[in-house]
Amino acid sequence: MAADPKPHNDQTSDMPPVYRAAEVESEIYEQWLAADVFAPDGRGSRADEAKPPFVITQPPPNVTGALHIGHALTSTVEDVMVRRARMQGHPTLFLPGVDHASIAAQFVLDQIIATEGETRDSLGRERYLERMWKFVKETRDVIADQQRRLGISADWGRLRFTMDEGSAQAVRFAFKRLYDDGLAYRGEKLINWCPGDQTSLSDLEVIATPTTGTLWHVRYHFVDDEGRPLPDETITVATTRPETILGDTAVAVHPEDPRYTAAVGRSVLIPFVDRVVPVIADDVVQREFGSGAVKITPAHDQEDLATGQRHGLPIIDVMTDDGRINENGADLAGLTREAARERIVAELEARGDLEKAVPHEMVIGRCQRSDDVVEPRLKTQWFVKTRPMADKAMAAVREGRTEFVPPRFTKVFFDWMENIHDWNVSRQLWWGHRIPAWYCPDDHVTVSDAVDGPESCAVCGRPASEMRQEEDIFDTWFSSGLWPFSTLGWPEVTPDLERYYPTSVMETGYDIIFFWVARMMMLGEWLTGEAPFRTVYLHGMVRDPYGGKMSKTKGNVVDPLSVIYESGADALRFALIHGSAAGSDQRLGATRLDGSRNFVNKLWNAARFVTSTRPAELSGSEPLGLPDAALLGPAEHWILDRAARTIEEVDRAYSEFQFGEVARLLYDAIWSEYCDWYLELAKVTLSAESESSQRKQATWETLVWV
RNA sequence: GGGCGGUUAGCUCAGUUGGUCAGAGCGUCUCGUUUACACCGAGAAUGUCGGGGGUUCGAGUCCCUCACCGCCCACCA
Repeated sequence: MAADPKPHNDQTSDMPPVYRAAEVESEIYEQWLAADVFAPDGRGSRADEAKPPFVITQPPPNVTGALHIGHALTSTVEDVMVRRARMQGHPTLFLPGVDHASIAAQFVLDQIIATEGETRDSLGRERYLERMWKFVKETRDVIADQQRRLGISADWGRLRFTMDEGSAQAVRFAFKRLYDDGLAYRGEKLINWCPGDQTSLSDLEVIATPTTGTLWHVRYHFVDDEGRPLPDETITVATTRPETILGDTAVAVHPEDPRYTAAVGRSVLIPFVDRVVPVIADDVVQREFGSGAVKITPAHDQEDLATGQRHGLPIIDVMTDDGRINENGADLAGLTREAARERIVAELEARGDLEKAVPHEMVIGRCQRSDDVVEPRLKTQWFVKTRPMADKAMAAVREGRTEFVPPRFTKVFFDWMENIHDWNVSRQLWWGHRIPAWYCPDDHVTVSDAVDGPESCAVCGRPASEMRQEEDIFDTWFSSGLWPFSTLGWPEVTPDLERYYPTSVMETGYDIIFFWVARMMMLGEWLTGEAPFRTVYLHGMVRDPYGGKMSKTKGNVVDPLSVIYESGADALRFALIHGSAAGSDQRLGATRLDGSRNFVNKLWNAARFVTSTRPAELSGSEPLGLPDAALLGPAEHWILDRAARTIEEVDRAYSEFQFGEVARLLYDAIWSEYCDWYLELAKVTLSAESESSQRKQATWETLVWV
């Protein structure tokens, strides 16, 4: 001892006491890539081909988005499952991807070209899309690279993009199939229109927003036989949207309302547009609401449209695509919706036709992206009939072919599926998959899944040269809905599709069950005849330490890239996993990240201790097995027993998708048992001169083994 | 209007078949550093497990009810 007071510390120089994660991690990641261990069929794969494959298709992040904490969580949870399966010898495919995010990407590009003095219209469709491709080719690499910084073990050779040719082919083929099956149809319906983005939206993209509005009670004048308004004979209607008065084509009352029996059959004059419309009786009218009489505007309200159709009323659209009053609004044409409302209310008041205005609690629909008030408008669009597909998707869950983790989301899923409406898949945007429908001069529809479109009209046989393709593109979620199989080569029956489909786990956030999970299940069941995944694991949202939503404007975001730079991907990943429970939100802040970083440092130092105390008798790098049982002392028996139990508990937690519990078990076992107790006990043995070298060796081997 | 989740130590939370489950991390207090790690170690304090009722030999753990917080869904002017 005197000669060498620190006999075991002569190898520490290459492992500094404070772990420098950023350097070590990138080096190791490069080694993994070089060894080609991520792909199931890679050079370095040790997959046991006899075992069933384990497959996760990654939820593709938006091509234009920077990596945020939600991506870090989703990727980490996926990687945890993937690495475990791989270590257990399953042929394991973790297929990464990027989503083209049509409306979000256009939003970003519009801002960029604005700085170049251009607009969407000044460029035109073709040049705009060229510009978009140039842009996304850059950002696509950025987002994929950021994913790699997280350390996920995805098969980068199979990286897919929802706008690549494989995806395009799948989209065309899927749509043709749905069309041939009678599930895709073109029709004129009242759809959700966002005047800001100037496109239609699906019901899901409309956010119901509670608002205190106003209920205006407006007097409409009855007319005489000549159609002239009678100054003293009026009927009062209640409306929250006076600007739609311009499109009124009737006033409705309840057939059994004694107040209005005399009014039914008479006519009233619609102000501003001087249109004479009938007073009709219909039992949709609720007598106790407002004045008991309601204006009917079929072009701008779902209920009114139905009423109008029952009574054969005309449909008068009074709005333009950008939310102004159109030529049907007489003098008010050209005004914005808001300005028109103000003018109308003021004018009515001036005329003495505004009976009263009372505050009214109501719910208005706003655009998920732009926050504009969504306008119900009558438009011709493409729809997908969802009922038959929803029934199949529900059957998959009932039959246990797909299960939700946590199970309570099963009910959420069923509630939505049971009340599902047809899906408007048309978007009046440019960036995305253009709907593969062609129209001949007679407006015959031909849907084609060929790359170059149809050769001739399917109805009248006119040549393709006389046909024009649909201008609209698909809702982004249409191509995303094909993701679990389009990425594997579908509709071609590729070896990948045969081997890796259906996939094992779809891991994603509970916030996109309807947007995405439900669509994948419907399309997967219908198009491939199989449920696209066995398990849907839903993670929660990552919130700030006070439970608030993380947002750039609030400045409370945890930027995964800076955490990785400062503390390492492992620290970030461990913090996220440690705090995660299926379906539950978690709060993340500096405290939890510090704790996680400390744990990683603890691991580093334990390894540093172990490598530095390697007994001189052991040389070379041969893999070590369990030490000879005869040489073990009580401490060794204890820690080996604890390790075995921890493994059991971890296995159980894994099988129940309790990843947070797994992290906690490992944390406690490593820190409180291995480091705090066994390592300290081992020091005594290793440094005691009275101990035999065999004992020292066994002790050290125990350290390594555990 | 319907549905779901939450309410456990000062803070954030774990506690999934009812019986060493009253716990962890952070924070606080005391002590400790030629020791793998101060991004550390040893030790300490703090809880009527939201309120009330019930089932049971026994309940954070099951049932009923109330309160508050949060989320999702919803075409009624």
